[in-house]
Amino acid sequence: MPELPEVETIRRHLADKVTERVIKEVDLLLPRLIKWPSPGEFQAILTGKRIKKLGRRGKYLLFYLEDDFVLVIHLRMTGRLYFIQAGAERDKYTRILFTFDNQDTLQYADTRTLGTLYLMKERELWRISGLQHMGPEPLTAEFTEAYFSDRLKKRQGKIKPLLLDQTLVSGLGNIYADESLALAGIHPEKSAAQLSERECKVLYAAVNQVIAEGIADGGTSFRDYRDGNGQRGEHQKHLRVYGRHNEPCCVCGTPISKIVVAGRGTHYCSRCQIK
DNA sequence: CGTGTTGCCTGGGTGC
DNA sequence: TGCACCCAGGCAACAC
Repeated sequence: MPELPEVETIRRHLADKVTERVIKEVDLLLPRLIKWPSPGEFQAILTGKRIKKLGRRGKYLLFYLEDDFVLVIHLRMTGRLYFIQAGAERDKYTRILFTFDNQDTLQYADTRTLGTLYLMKERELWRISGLQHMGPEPLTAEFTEAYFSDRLKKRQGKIKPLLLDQTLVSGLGNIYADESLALAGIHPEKSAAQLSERECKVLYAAVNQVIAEGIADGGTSFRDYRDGNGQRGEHQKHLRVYGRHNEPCCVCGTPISKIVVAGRGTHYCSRCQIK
């Protein structure tokens, strides 16, 4: 599941390869992934456009193009982006294919086809509601401890689903939400409104830390991803609880529990993380 | 408006 | 071996 650290890693790996390249051809092997505008317009507008810059907001990847256009890609669950040099083999699940002027390609592959692509003028980005309502990014000046504590206090319900709410803080998915709570020593089902000031503070720091660690490790979950240098994520070696059901907690040795919270598989240590 | 639930989508795993 | 079923989870759409 590509979350903020994975999308940021992909952005960094692709930036050098696609910046200043001209998109010569666009193949829509699965046109329904194009959410805006129509697939035909998407193809027509993109063809011949030069990529100027790569950006990211939350889990959205933003390709800034000539003429103020932006190509927006959300990988959702199984989306992958590969830069493939001319002649190299393509992914079995390639859905959208961008070909550059010397036959190098950028391939959007997606097993479960839940990903979404958009193309619009920069000033029209508000049309994407996920972008419009997105909360502040971890590790930025906008994401302050005061803001985080204040928002948590005003919310009903369990803390875990709130960490997944992109309007509260952007970029966390199931992995980094579980990891944040583990680092903070907070039970995923603890009521957000009942978090103490100190717990809010510790959780705030934990969110920033796990995101920073994820980025530093080049991400976790895009196991199939390779950039031109063959680099891949390392963070799965450092996960505290996610995917470690029944394995010992790295702090106290208690087997990691797995439960369902708000419909999501949730991993935690029943000894270190208390309600 | 906040909160909870459902559907989208496919490969891989499980139990019979 | 085949088959039905379930799970993975980000987000939009929907119900209340």
